[in-house]
Amino acid sequence: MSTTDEPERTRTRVSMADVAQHAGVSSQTVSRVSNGLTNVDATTRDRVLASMRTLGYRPNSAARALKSGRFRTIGIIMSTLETFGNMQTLSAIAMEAARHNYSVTLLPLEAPTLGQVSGAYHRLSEQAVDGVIIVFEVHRLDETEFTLPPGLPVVVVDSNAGPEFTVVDNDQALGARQATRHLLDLGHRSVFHIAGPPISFAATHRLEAWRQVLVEAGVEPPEPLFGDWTTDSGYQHGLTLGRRDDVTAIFTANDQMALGAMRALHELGRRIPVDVSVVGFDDLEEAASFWPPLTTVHQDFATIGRLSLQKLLAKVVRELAPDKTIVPTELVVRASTGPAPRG
Amino acid sequence: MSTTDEPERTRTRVSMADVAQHAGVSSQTVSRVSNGLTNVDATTRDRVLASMRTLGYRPNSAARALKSGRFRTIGIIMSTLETFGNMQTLSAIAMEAARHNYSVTLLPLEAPTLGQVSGAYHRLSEQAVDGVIIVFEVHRLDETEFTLPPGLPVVVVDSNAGPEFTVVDNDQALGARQATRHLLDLGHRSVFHIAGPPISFAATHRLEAWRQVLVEAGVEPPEPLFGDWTTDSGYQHGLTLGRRDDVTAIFTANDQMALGAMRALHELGRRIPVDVSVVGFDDLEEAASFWPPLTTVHQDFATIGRLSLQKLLAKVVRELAPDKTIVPTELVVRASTGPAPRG
DNA sequence: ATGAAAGCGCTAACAC
DNA sequence: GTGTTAGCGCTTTCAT
Repeated sequence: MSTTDEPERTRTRVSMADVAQHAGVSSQTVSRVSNGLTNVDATTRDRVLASMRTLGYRPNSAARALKSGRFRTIGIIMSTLETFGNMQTLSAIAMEAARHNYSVTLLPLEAPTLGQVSGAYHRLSEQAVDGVIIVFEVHRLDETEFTLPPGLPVVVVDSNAGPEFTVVDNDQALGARQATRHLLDLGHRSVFHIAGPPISFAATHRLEAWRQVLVEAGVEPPEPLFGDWTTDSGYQHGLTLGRRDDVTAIFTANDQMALGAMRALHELGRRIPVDVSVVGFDDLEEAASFWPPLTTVHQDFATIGRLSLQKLLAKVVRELAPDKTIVPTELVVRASTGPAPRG
Repeated sequence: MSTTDEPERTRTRVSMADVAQHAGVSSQTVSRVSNGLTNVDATTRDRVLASMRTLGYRPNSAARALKSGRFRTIGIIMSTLETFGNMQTLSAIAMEAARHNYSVTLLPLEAPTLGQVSGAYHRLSEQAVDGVIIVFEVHRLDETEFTLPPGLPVVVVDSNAGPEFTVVDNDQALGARQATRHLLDLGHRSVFHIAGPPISFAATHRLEAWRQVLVEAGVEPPEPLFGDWTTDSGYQHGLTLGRRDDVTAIFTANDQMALGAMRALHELGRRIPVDVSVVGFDDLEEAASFWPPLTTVHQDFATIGRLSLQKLLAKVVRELAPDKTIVPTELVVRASTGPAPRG
């Protein structure tokens, strides 16, 4: 009875030595050719290249990494891939990494808890990575006793990480201010808010900014309604708000909840934007085709991803003091907002 | 003048030898402890564990891989991360991989061409991966002289790869049949189709199945309209179809085009589903909150991802004949479809 | 139960 | 321009 649960697969790897023997040179020469060094005779080079092709030689990255101490790979810890923002960010990171000749190793989390992040970080630190980007949408990453063991450069995206972390994030507060002011400028007496879950750092920041703008405008902020980012929670709260005549402007903390709220308003027979204006947050690809096309806050995830990778690579190369990079948002005005109804 | 563009970063790695010295044992003993082997004295083990913790030891996966020839990592080549299906699939693959203690290395493509796939495969085969999953939505992956050099086990997802590939895919034809039959069963005389781009294998399969169902029902299939998956193309074609009185049922090849088409119908004042019924394909998370909630074909990307990883891992372990796994789809009936208007 | 030696595939350093 | 030597950190014999 064998203890191996994985029976042998004889996938004979061609080594540098094999190529060397086949070409009748030393393995050092093969190495030189493989690395494109110039000090090799053209004839020799061709012979080696031919042998490589014949034998189907592929360099062994493990051996290379063992030598160099560099893996040219970075790890990404992400709470979930299934949100628009995370996917956009991931895509941008991966593209930028490829541009720098780095690979990306992905560690999804089973649950969005700090313990999971720690665990993933540990697994990753035993992995072949030179640095880690953590994309973790949660309130106060620094709150608990959460610390990462040193050793790997880390960049945190989209989270309220403490000053010991290098952070890249969207300007959540700016976006919420843009949305709220837009509605106020349209003449609405007040702006109601369907917020994200309190555990979310982004949601909290948006909520605070919304409140602040109202206060500055001399408006008593109404009670916010807390959703969970889903269309369904937007629908439920939309039903509640839509039944009130004094509600003429709604700012939702993301586009999905805006979609749900608009559906509720449709069902209640309230016209958008004639009776009620709605502003979202995210600028989903579909938002421009919602009915009506949604006015929303555009987040620049492409830039977030690109910058976070560049920051990380800089840290991989040399020690760097932690800093915070905030990427501005932009209000995209479409058809779901309009002047306040005459009352 | 140095040729190093990356100045040294002295991130002193603690090696097994360091731990051994610190604990006063040989490095083999450390290795045994690190691998959880049983033949180590409890006292020794504790001492080694303590030293590991003190020194902050982390095993070097490159050295391990060099020895074992296994990386416990699989590569994923994906044309784009920015579609619902790809993201869902990726997420499922990554989760399943983690469950098997495998990491996932991601290779995004700059453009969805076969050349890019080949290039990515080559880069990957020099990478530290044990196998590759290719998620490539294109017509006939086997059409051109496209072949992958041998060496790495490969599973192809969502593509019409040739018989030499192991394939996992949704049952595109089944989904399209379900959609078309549903509309016919509702009494509609004919079903119009907004198709995906002809280059897409999935789009072509859906188109063929739609056509076949109509023919079987004795209905002359109208000219299909070809979109490019975007809401905007759905909107344009929706405008065209919505202006025709004889159009009472539309089947779109994805949900985004359905969304665009519905927006066009709204603008034209045609009621959904009273005047026109619409069926999509994909079952986006938001589809249930479209206005009206969209009847659509649900694809099981979670299963696709899980199965493709399992297939791949099986191939990593031992040579396996290529086969094809087809995952069924399911029609989700919501509010965008209804009986044909009396004519 | 523990240690010594060899070697995985590659490259840096140094001959010639 | 090319070969030789050594060693990266680990695991697999084989001793003890």
